[in-house]
Amino acid sequence: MFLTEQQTIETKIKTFCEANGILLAALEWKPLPFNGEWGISTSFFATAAAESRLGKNIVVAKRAQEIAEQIKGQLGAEGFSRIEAVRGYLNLYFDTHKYSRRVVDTVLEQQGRFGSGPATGQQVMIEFSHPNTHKAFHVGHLRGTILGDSICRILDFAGYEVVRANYPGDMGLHVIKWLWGYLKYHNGEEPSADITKWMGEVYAEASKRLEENPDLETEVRGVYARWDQRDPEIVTLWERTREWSLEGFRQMYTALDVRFDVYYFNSQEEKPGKEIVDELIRSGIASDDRAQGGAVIVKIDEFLGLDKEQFRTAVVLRSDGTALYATEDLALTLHKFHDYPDLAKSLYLVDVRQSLHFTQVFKILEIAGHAEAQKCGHISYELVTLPGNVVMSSREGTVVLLEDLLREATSRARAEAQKKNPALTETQLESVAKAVGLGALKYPILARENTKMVTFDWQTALDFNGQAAPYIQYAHVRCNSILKKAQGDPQTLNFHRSPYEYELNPAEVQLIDMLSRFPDEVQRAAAEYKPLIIASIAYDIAKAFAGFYDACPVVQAEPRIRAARLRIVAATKQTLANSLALLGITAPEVM
RNA sequence: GCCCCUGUAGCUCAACGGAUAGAGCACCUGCCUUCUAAGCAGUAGGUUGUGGGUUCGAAUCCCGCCAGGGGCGCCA
Repeated sequence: MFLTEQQTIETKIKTFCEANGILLAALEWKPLPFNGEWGISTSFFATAAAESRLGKNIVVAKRAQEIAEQIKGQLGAEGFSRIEAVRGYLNLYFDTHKYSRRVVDTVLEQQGRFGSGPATGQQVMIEFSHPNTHKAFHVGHLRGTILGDSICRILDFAGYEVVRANYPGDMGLHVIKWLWGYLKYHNGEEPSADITKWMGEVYAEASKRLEENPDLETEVRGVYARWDQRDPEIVTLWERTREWSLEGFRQMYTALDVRFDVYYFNSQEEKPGKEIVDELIRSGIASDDRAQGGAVIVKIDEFLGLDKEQFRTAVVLRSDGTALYATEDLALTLHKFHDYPDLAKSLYLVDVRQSLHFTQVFKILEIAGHAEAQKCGHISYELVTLPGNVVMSSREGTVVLLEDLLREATSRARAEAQKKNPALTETQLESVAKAVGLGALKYPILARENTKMVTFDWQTALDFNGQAAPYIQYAHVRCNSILKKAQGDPQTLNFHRSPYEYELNPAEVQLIDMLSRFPDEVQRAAAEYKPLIIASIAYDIAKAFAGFYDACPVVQAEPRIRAARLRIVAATKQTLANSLALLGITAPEVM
């Protein structure tokens, strides 16, 4: 924001040092740790350290301070409100009023685009969620879905062209098992209102019965054989029941406010996958051990001549010639580039257990001469477990179902809203319950490092206080209340730029500081695929606003202060809304 | 055996190699006749698992060790 001033100063420092025989190390400018005033700073530790290495008898910290003081003595404060030399740092302070005004004006000019980055012209595909049809959708799946959605929103806002891809597992042993269980115990039944839940129950029952009576496995294998021969009854049933699941997913994604641009299905990658494997065999990359009762494998380390185990050996086709996940992933990877030839990156958001799998798939394709593979990457995240480190499993029934969680969160939010604000109409209650319930659910997942495990417990998931989405949403609502109250006031209606000539309260300076950080945080979050960064800044803004709200009357303030503060409130509301949007959380007007 | 992740306040977690390591929860003390108390202010809480190294400067980077979790030929 003050780049010109910074460059002028930098030139002066260089000139001074040259004239005085100081061998200046490269200058790095950083924002001052904010303490009520904004500014930038640089330090002279590197310069002093270099002198020390040349044999001069100096104490680095002391010498750095000495240089800082000398330079300070040479500089006029033009463009800055003041300059200080302290502990080896040279601190340049901005004029607080000017800076505040620049920040608030920028937000209000850019509105919904405040914080967004310039178009990069790069297209990026993110594959996420990939639920299994014929199974339940539980809280374990929620993390990948919520995380993927937020990463897409962030990348889009940061300037990328994002393609959201989903890859449901619509065929495999689990589906065969389901079909068997349906035919045997539920033939002719239609799904209930909670489609996915019902699908999951049928699956869990099939698993349980098989466990109780392993002899039934032969029947399941029979169904698999019929599928393999494309028995019309099985194929039709598969198509029909698969559609039930997909419809269930659509409903769930709508409820979660998550959307996709393109769907791939593993049933479609089976054939092309086998073709790629044939190609790998022909080119000598894969070895076909099927004649000896083995599978088709790629000894990647051996192929690359590595001594140490790194990529290891990958199985790309079962010994009976049927496709594995790896078979299909080989095809899918290329399929994506066929559909979107301009992809700069093709990313897979999948839990950490599959890291090796993806490095193998990409490496094999690279070896086979597919350069696109180098644009592929795996973004991994840790699991959501239940207390006691229990992994959620549909088969074992150790799951918290999304439907149940959503219902519980919404009804709790509704009860809370009714208690806190009895004036809400039925329609408002409805939407507040949805916004708050869903937000409360998403926030704790997003506000955590991707690589850290989440232990699900109902209490945390439904906690509406403290560092949580409702706190941020509430700040947004309070902004709205103030703005509403001020309607009709001429000073407000024509929101003209306020000069900020009064002495700014520390709380409002603090708040403006948080707003000013938002754009950089968006870029960081995009570069690292970390919604956590947005979750943090959103909370920090809300917290700063709460302090402002408490310390700074707006509507009651004298006219010129009132006008300026109204603009600050409007800018805060906007920035909160922008940041919540990146998390896929609704910013309500009332609650 | 090889590889990956994690270890920070009682608990759950933050902290682009920079200045005095910060929040929330829980506990304790205050604050609603005011723009919604889903809030605010205050008290208390730390040898950043451990031992070295690099650096002017390390929770952060490198190496060793300890503890927990995960992955490693036909599950997805």
